[in-house]
Amino acid sequence: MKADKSLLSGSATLLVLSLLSGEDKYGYQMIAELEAKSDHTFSMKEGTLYPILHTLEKEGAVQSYEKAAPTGRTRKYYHITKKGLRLLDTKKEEWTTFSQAVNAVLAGTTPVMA
Amino acid sequence: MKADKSLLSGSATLLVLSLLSGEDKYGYQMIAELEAKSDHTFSMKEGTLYPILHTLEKEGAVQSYEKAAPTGRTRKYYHITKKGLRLLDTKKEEWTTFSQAVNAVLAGTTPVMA
DNA sequence: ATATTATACCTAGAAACCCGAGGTATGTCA
DNA sequence: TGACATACCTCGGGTTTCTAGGTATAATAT
Repeated sequence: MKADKSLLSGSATLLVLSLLSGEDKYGYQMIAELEAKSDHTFSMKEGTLYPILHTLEKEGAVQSYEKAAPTGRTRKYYHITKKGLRLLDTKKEEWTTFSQAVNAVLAGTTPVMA
Repeated sequence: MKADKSLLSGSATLLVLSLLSGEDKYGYQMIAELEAKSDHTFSMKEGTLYPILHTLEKEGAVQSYEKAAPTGRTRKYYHITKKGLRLLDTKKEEWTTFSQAVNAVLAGTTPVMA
């Protein structure tokens, strides 16, 4: 985590749901994609991701199923449900509101000198 | 807090430093200004703000002094130091990196339908 | 006069969130 | 066959914020 790790707070679930909205994915893959898509800003830890996935499954936001990889290994894929998609929409709007509010406060500050 | 409260995580210090970069302020005032500037998205609690101010003072990022209000009441004002301004710059850049990374991940998602 | 409300500061304990560090197991490659 | 990458998992602890209280003064209402 390059950025202050605590900045991740509260957005981990949003990021996971976002990743799953495109296609079903398995845990290890999500970590790699997050790292790539965020240009290495996010390195979500396994100790963070797996509990989130289990919680989402308990809530009915995702469903898991096992599937063999081409290599023969078994992977656990996660599929986002309709409920999960609604949750994603909610969390996206929360994120938008939140980030705009932060930017509004920062706008009253001396500009960042690059 | 309208937005998911956990989204506030990690940014509280940034917001406080940002408020103080304009002029010296006292605690109660900061809470009111945050609420106003963020259009009621942030309602920072006293139990959150005061410990943050005390920590920042211990770190030398702010300095406090007492001053009587026109009413006669004593208020505790906080002044941001050079060290605090440097911290603010750092945290602003972290915020920018972070929010851009979140947006990059969200960009790969089905758009939010308003 | 006096009760209530707003202002203004503070802290202790609990809750939420994430990470570090470990564990287990399988497939690949030297 | 030993090392490494893949792939899953959990427990304990640290950090951060909130809840819920406390104290005190000034203004306002009764």
